[in-house]
Amino acid sequence: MGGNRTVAARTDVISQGDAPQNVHLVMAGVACRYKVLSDGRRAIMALLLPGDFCDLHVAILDRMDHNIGALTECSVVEIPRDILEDMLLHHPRIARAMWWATLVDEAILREWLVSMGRRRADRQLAHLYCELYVRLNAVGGLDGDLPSLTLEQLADTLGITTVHAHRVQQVLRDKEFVSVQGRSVRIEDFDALAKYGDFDPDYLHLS
Amino acid sequence: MGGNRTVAARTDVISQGDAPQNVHLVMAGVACRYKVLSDGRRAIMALLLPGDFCDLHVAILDRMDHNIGALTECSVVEIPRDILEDMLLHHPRIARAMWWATLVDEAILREWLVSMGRRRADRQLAHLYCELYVRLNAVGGLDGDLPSLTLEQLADTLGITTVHAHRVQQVLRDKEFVSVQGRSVRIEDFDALAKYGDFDPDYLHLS
DNA sequence: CGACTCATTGAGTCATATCAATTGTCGTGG
DNA sequence: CCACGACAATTGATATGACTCAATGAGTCG
Repeated sequence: MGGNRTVAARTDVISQGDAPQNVHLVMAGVACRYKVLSDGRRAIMALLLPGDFCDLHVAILDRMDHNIGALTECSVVEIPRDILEDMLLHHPRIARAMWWATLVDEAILREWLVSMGRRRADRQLAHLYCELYVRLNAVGGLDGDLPSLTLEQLADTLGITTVHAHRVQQVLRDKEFVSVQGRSVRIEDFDALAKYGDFDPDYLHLS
Repeated sequence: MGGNRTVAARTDVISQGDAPQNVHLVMAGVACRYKVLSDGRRAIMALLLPGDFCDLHVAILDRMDHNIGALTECSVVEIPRDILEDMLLHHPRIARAMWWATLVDEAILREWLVSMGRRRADRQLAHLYCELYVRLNAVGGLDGDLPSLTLEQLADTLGITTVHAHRVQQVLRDKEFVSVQGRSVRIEDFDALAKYGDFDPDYLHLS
């Protein structure tokens, strides 16, 4: 109850069908929402950065309809449900902040859907890098490089194959928008990247 | 204030940047959430059926980050914000129902993202038809046929071109999963369609 | 014996090439 | 707005080799 928990990379924080008693909050590392299709392929539907909640909605919907997995090693705190409900009732500013968080999650989801449907994979990747850059900056967790995902993890979030993920990452490198060293990605020209990915931060509702 | 409103097909109910004073609820017809990219292409991110709210989130996020448009002629009621807030405070069951509605919206969004990223367009369309069938049945608004969308509207929700939308609709017709007469689509074999589209209604949280 | 180096191995990932399938673009006519 | 054809671009499928890194275990030296 109410403890810190370290989750190894590539393991689940919460699994589909669970009805967790605590609410989970990512403190460090990168986690994701994902589903596995009947043929075994994986689809990542959200990246959870430090400060993001994993399962605020379970109180209402009673069970998880997707999994939460750690992409890198993660540190997660578990907040007991009754403490949370108390905050929701008696601390309206916190309640409002949590509403805000879930609504921004939804806005990000909408933007990802636009990216997935209407942007070519290279532009989609540019857009994703911009989003991660802005989100990490907002939470103060940016030490220069973006969180280092493998090509497979990247592919699963872009809805493409690992081979193609490699191709499109190479495009951004060749254009010198980003530099890649090993698994680490550094943004070299944010403005160019934002233009290439048609990125407009309005949907993140930061201002 | 608090009135009924009829919205003609192809016109907006709410536009991006608006901060509407009333909350809008679709009573009849089909509306959609959509964005327009900088190059003019459109992406539809949600279909709003009778009973769906358009803008429950604006109270928190203060402005719309997307548009709501009528795909067919729609009837919409506007609920004054103060009445809504009163219900949220004093009628916890209604408040819970509205929470539930926005969380299911989010779950649908996640499933669409999976479809967009990981399912070929023909399977994606099969999945969408199944979802519409189930959602309309749940709300009792199914008179046998699915709401009749144009190929362009369909293409914008699937993230493909109208030409390709025609191709994949033809696939489902050739397999005799659906029959198309003019703009009207009838499901002939739901089970086959669900299997083809890898459809599992769990994410709709109806049970 | 114990502590240390240093090949060896194998899993996982990255990089690249080739060919095939899906999807987009353009054009034409109903 | 629908239907359809021809061609082009994007993306997927499959295969192969290189590279990294952790684990293992043999050998060396104190």
